[in-house]
Parts: sequence; C-alpha cells; structure tokens
Amino acid sequence: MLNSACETCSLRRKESFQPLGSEDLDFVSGMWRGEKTLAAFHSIVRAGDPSEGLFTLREGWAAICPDVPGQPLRMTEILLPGDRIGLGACLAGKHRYTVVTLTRVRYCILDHLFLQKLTQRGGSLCLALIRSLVEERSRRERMAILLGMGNPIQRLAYLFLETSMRLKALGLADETMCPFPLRRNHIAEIVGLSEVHVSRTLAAMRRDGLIDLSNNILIISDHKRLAAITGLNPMTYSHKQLIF
Amino acid sequence: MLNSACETCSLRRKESFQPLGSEDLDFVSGMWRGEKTLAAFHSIVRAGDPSEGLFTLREGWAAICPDVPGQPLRMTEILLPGDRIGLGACLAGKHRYTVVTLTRVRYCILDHLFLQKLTQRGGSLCLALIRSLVEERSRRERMAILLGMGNPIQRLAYLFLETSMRLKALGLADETMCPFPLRRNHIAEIVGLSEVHVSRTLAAMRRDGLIDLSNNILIISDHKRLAAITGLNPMTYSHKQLIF
DNA sequence: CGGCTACTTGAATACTTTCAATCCGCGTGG
DNA sequence: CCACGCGGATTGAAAGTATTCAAGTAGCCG
Repeated sequence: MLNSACETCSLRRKESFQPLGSEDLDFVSGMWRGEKTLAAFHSIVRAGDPSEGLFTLREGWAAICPDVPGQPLRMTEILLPGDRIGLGACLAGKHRYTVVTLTRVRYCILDHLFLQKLTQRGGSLCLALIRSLVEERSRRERMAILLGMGNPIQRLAYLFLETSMRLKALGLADETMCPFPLRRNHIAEIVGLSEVHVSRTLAAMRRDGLIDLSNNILIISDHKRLAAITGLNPMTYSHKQLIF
Repeated sequence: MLNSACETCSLRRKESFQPLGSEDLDFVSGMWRGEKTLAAFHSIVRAGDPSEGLFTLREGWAAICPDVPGQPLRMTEILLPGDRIGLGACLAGKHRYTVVTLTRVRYCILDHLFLQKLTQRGGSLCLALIRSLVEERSRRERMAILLGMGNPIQRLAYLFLETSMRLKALGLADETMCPFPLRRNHIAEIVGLSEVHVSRTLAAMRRDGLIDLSNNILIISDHKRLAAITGLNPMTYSHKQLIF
C-alpha cells in the first residue's frame, strides 16, 4: 500500500527524531508521493527548476550548491538523512539552489501542497518545522562565523565536529569515527579555502594528532581538543528533530 | 488602550509588509506586551539570558553577536526594522546570541507563548513566518558564500547591496542613498576582514566610483556595477514580509 | 603496465594582517 | 576663540598567510 513507507520508515524510528502522533503520521503519509534513488554526483534538483514537491533525504549525503551566475557550482552545505530539500522552492515556485548527491541517495517526495496544508493545519508538526528552521539558521550562522574569522584549522575543525555530531544523532557515527565521503575539493569549497591549502591543513591536523581523514573515513582522535579549537560550543542536537 | 500600538503601527502600513486580516491582527494585538526604546550601543538581549518573549525591531539598527566563549563579541548580522529577535530563545529557553543596538532603537514585545499559540492556530501567519525564516536562511547562505569565496570588494559590495535593498523595501532608502551607521570595525567583523583592510578597500571602491561611505551615509554611485561585482543576483524582496 | 584521478608537496607570487604613525572632525575647557 | 584631547579613519611598511602553478606520488581499474 502507498503509505506504508512512512509508517515503517527506518529513519523515523531513530531516537533523534520526534515521534509523530498517529494523526500527524496519517497526514504525512497522505501527502507522500513516492521515493527515488540516485547515484553519486548527480543533481537531485537544479537551480531554476520548478518545485516538484518537498523532498526529504533518507539515505546518503548530498550538498547544496547555490547558483552564482557565471561561476562554477560551489557547494556550501552538507545535507544528511532527515534534511529537507526544496522548502524554499515550495514557497518561491522554483529552486534557487542545485542539490547534488555526494553518495548514492534515497529521498522521499511529499506533495507540493504539503507546506500549505501543514500550516493550515497548525499544531505540533508546524512548530517542529519552525524549530527545525531556526536550528538550520543557527547552524548556518556558526559556519558563517568560522568563515569570517576562523583560521583554516578552526574552519575544518568545525566542519568535522558539526558533521560528526549530526551523524551521531542519526546513529551513523560513533564517538571517534564517521564516514566522510567528501573529496578535498569539496571540503575546500565548503570552508572557503583552496584545495591545496585544505590538503596542507589536514596534514598538519593529522601530524598534530587531531583528526585523520583518509579513505572517506574521518577519525577524530582528540574530540575535546577539536572542540576547544573551534571556539564554538559544540552544538547540542539534544532536541528531537522533525521528520516528514 | 493596550492594543492600539499594533493597529496603528506605522511599520505595518508599509508596502513591504503583508497586510493582516482583522482576526490575525486581533491575535497579534492580544499577545502584545509593550514596547521599549534603547540608546545606541546597548544590549537588547544577552547570550545566556532567559527568553522574555519575542521581540520585533520597530525603529533603528541592531546587530546579532553570537557568543563565542573566550572571544570578544563580534557582530555577524544586521537587524533592521521588522526583524525578529529571540525566536530561537523562545524555543530553546535562553538566548544564544547577544543583540546590540547600533542606533537608538524601539522594539515591541510579544508574549513568550506567542509562538506556541501561533502554531496551534496555524493559518497564513504561520506560513508567513516559515516563509520569512526560509528567506533569512537564504540571506545567511548568501553571506556565507561571499565570506567563503569573495574577495574584499565582493564582500563589501554584497553587504551594501543587500542592506540597501532591505532598507529600500522599508522605505528607508532611495535608489542611490541610505543611512549606514556602522563603523569600520563593525563592517570588518561582518565581512570577516581587518578594520584596516576594510578601510583600504572602501577607499578603493570610492576611487573606482562604486560607492561612497562617509558620515554614516552610504551613496551607491553605480548600482548596476555593484550588483555585477557581487556575482549574486540581487535578492528580490518582492514578496510581502511578515510582521508581528 | 599505462592511464586516470585524487592527493601531496615545493617554490614563487599575491594577498591580508599587524603595528605604528598620522590625520581629521568635533566637542570641551581654558 | 583657540588649543587640546579623543575616537574614528587612513596610510605605510613589515610580517604573516593563502593561493597558484607545477611537479611528483599513490592507488585503482582496465
């Protein structure tokens, strides 16, 4: 049956997601319009595309690449399972970002009227969405701080810390180790450095016993010191995230 | 009477704000808990303070300064009339940012339960809030792009363009001129450069006939070229903003 | 084994910051 | 009325940092 995907969703059972009441679950299930899988290094949506609904990443990594006319695509943000794609497009009609896959991904599609219906309805799902947006904004703010004032080590330290904590909340990483499928040039785009300098800085951090990134595996050797270096209190992903 | 402030609010009449139905207006008025004024260079809220409700800036300029332990406060974002303060704190219980005034300001206070009630209620106000949050996130993203990859001129060009357009939408600026009360060191903090380098870059932009910033007045001499330099399409503030 | 891609390293160049000195406008007090 | 002091802004020179270009290495797959 059509709706089973929502009720049996493995993501939804994770402890980092807020449990939905049965009414809410029915509502979300009713807006479910299918799911797709896509191989690594393809676009899920492209800047300029019309909105095709609200997507939720289920599996795999993706990245947001804002469209800067006349410039090659540059990724600025990592998307992990549970993250939404196309909320802005639902409101504006068309996508302002390209979203590319970094690994094989699977994502769900909700009706493009989902947001309208959700807000008409109101209730805790609506509050949860707002909470989640505020959280995202906060995350963006933190990265902006680091981009503005951090040295290369701080920028990378924050990226790794932030990402590993998000993964941990999803049960996709443990204390010291997590997958990290980004290439040096991707990392460079995100932290605003040249690829070469990222390489050098990673080498320095490895020598210093902070982290080790190789074979798409990130090992955080000294979590405490890494956190101290960023200067930002490690973000607490304590509250329950929303999942549609 | 208590509620008159909302109904006669001068901000609300501006064309950049979405008109509220009378029911919505009553709802907002009913949550209104007063307004305050504060001189320049004081804190509206401080990181760590408990939430005292949701504030809306009415007049004047302020800035968000994320709290980075062990570091001097650094402002990262400008707040203009219509912007909200303390949404995150309403959800998390306490403020994560300090907000300082850059000029004399006036702001309104809404009950700290406003957000809960609003989302229970649902409806177009709720959608408008989400729209507004998405918009803010998008603005943050743009600044992050510039911080990550822009040269000093691009960073400043974007800051000026962005700010002048926000002001224009508020009727507080015209095509070529707007108030700009930030000092060089404030600008430096926002764009992630040293004060000295901001100074040099501004001088270069002035010589180049792009802009002129002096006496707290920003003159945009060549709007088109400025927009071309940033690389980002000038953000369209065409949709109606929300105001509580 | 050759060719490909990702990554690393070195050296030269370009850019930013830092430090220090100076300038400018303005309000205050002699 | 003018000199002084102050904060903000500007400029120069030196030091520090990041980028670029180019060469070289490592691993992988055909």
